[in-house]
Amino acid sequence: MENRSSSEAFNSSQKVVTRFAPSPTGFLHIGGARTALFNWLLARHYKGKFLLRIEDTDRARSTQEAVDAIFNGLKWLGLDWDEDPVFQFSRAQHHVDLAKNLVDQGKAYYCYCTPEELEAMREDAKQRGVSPKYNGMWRDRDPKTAPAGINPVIRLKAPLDGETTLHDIVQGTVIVANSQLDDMILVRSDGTPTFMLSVVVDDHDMGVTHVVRGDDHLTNTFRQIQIYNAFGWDTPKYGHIPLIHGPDGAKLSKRHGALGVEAYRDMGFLPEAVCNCLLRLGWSHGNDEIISMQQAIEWFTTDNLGKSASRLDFQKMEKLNSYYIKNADNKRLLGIIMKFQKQISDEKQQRLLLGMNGLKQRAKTTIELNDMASIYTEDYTPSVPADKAILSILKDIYDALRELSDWTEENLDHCLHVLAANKELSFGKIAQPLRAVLSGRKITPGIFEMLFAFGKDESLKRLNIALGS
RNA sequence: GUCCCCUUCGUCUAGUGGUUUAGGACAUCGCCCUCUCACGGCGACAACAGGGAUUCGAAUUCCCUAGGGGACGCCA
Repeated sequence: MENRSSSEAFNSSQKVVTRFAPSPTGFLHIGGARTALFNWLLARHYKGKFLLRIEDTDRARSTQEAVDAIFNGLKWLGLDWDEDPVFQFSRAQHHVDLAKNLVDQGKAYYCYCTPEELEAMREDAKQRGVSPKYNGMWRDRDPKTAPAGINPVIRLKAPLDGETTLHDIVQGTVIVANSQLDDMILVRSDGTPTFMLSVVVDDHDMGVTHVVRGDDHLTNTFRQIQIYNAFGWDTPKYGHIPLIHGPDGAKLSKRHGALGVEAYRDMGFLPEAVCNCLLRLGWSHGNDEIISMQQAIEWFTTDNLGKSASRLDFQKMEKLNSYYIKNADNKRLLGIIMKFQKQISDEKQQRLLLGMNGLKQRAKTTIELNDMASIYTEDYTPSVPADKAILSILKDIYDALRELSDWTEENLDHCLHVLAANKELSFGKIAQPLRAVLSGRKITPGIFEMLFAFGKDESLKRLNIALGS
């Protein structure tokens, strides 16, 4: 019965409130983005709220740049949040006050141990082959015996025996013996609250009902449950999802994938492709692969979350990306190209728009799209071919095209095929030289599409130059 | 070291005791389409970590082993 509680966890009439709580010590990396996506999807699916909390209590490592990167990353992915973001540090005093209440109630206590003493404790525990933890030496000691000149920390008076049970939405029921856990620090000796305390208080105060996060937090959860118990609060429902690993199966590193989401944008990925790819990492809906955000909102529940770690597959992400590029609006793609290229004249923008259908089905990334787009934006001057036969073919093409009044792809197709038939040439013999004259390249979109996009004047002009006149 | 989690094709996964000769997608390799390159279509290759147990029957339940990952901070 205590397997995956799955959607049972959502049956109550209570409104679903999820959150994403990154610490602003770096960019929004791919793992964080997936966590955000899942929480966002959950909130949108149940028509609840998706909140954002910046966990900036580590003053030394938190930066404004990172905060901006996180905001921008989420926006780029299309993950909008409800209400103003909560900055955890601004609530520090409140967290500390609550911890002191716990001390007053005898549920927490001051500890005067030095870092050296703690280090010795851990060493000793390791020697004895037990879990390295604080030994509770100040748990029941009279503070009056405290050494002078030491600022104490506040520790939770955690239960010494029994066990703490977590009914995880993803992992199922997990039980840990309380003897494995120690009296965690709630308030540091400098008077600032720890992550463990702040998370609990903020999730409670923000009314968070469901926490989906990486399973590196799984063991923290038992400690947090003990804090909830000390306060007498109900815990949210937890779902711990497996981490994303690098291509080599090891923890994601900067070398392979732990990049900021903006890096994916710069590599030429569309946000919906990144989301789709992330969605399929650890979540599935039967055999469906291409899933729009709209569809994802409809389908996403915690029922189909996987329990095992996965790796990011760039090739699959590229395939997904090429699909989304192929199906993207041409004006939108033009806008993306215009961010790559400094200035594109109105005439060339028009060309680009006419030729976009052919470009976009050949691009795996927007970078490739932009590379190919230069066929239409560069001022290419063809040279005169040395081969007489080719020259002759070009002359025939020129003559045929000059007579064409209605410049449509269909007519161009017909006109050039008739020419090939009349000259008893395979169509390739006509298309390849023409392709070179028009674009200077061997690989391009279809020849009729290019002629159409360039227009009659420009097409004939390039042919004319190639003919040496 | 202690505790926790995980283990289906190379990768992402479907699969919740019989409908499965284990399905799909990416990658790879063929073929078709074809004005190049793509796209698209068709097909091939390819997996239940190992061992026990339960059962008429197990990828699916239980146990053990192995491998991988995570946590053990006055970081979050």
